[in-house]
Amino acid sequence: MEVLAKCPLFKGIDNEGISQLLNEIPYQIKKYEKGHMIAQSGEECRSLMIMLKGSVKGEMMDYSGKAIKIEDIEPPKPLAIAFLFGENNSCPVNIVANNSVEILHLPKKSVIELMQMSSHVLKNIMNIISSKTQFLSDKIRFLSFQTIRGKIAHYLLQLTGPVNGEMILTKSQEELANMFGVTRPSLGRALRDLHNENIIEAKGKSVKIINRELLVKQLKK
Amino acid sequence: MEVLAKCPLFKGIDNEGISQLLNEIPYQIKKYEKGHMIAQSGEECRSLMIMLKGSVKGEMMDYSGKAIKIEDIEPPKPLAIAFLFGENNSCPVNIVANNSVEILHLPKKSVIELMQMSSHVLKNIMNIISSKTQFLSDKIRFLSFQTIRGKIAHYLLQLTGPVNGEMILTKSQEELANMFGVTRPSLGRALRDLHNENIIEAKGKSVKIINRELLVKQLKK
DNA sequence: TTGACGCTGTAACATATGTTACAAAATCAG
DNA sequence: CTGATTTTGTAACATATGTTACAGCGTCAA
Repeated sequence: MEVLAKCPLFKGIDNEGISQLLNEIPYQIKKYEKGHMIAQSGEECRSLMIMLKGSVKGEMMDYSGKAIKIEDIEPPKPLAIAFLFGENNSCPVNIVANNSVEILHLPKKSVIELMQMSSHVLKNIMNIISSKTQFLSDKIRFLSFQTIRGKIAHYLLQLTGPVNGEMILTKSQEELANMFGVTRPSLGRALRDLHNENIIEAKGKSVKIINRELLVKQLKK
Repeated sequence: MEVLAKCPLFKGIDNEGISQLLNEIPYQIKKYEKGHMIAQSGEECRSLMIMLKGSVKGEMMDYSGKAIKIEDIEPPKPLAIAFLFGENNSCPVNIVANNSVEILHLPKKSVIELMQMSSHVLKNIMNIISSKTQFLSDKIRFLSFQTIRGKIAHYLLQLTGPVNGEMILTKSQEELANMFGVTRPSLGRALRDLHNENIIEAKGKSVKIINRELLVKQLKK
């Protein structure tokens, strides 16, 4: 259970403290296989889940059933914490196992008890939910403003920081396109255009920023 | 201060209880004129704000400086509560006074004290932040999936519930277009198209759903 | 090696939306 | 009522993105 010490929920508490807390409340550990849908969009959230092993993805459905991936979640991060409470505590995304997964389930009631028992947990949960909100806000900015070129620019600049070196994309064009909410050919075309305009050098999964200044300008469109 | 009793932050606490809580902690009430920017995107959030009078809007800037409105907030709702905590507690939106506004400011420290003093406040804050997260999730769904026709359909269906009557839009096309993140002529064209296809009957601010079934189908595109 | 498979590159075409501009209609202040 | 101002209707055109289809290319397992 050492992974729990790294979980942001228990930040600032030592292993012994965590054990003491968990002794006082009920919890469950469940295992899921790759592809299993752990929570379904619209379902009520009844427990806080903490990733122990493996990785899951959160994805949203549009009305026609097409999914777009929102994010990957890996240990020791908590899941669905922001949807436990609230007027309508239903999960807004599908959560699907990317591979073999182990998850700790804490019933909502236990979570409330934890917050009352430990001011550390209280502050940590506040931090986690707030960060989540900010993540979503960023996502909104990302989705609402930008062209494909802008999204690529945003993504590459964020990835590299201030350095200009070559980088190898770890995601396929298909995955990137999903993240951006665009189609694969459109993404490919945009990459090619940027390449032809000598703003980046893209070949396969390798991408290099040639003209950082012009790339930044893409953000404005 | 009776408005505070209606504030979700103090739900379940009577007037006397609220007075007692507020006696123990420092707070400020500030007034702002129409158009005043109360908080600026990127600024650190230092205090929780509760609307007492008037209304404000939250808007986001894109990189080119164009703003889109995210939401209006009116008394007795709290403001920026979800951005007080978190790793990077900077405000993601501009908050601008729609008219003459009075706002109660509670410093972050006071908020933490409040949560420790009152389990009601604790639960209320959890609920508020969670609802906020869900609001943003919905916004993401709204922004990431839909065409203009889809957004119109979503908006109209949400507005009317299951009834088919005529309704008068309270927002101008300009405002709606901003909400949707599209341009005014494009919105107008989409409305006209839907009208010509006998799905809705739109004339000025009056809109009537003619063929609900076909309108629902627009969501799928 | 070879064939299957998945990823990438790309093209032709369809469509949705933005841009700009202006006229018609509605609203409002005096 | 009247003129000014805001809102709406609309058109022509530019652009971005989606759709569909297929060819090339690497990789991996048999």
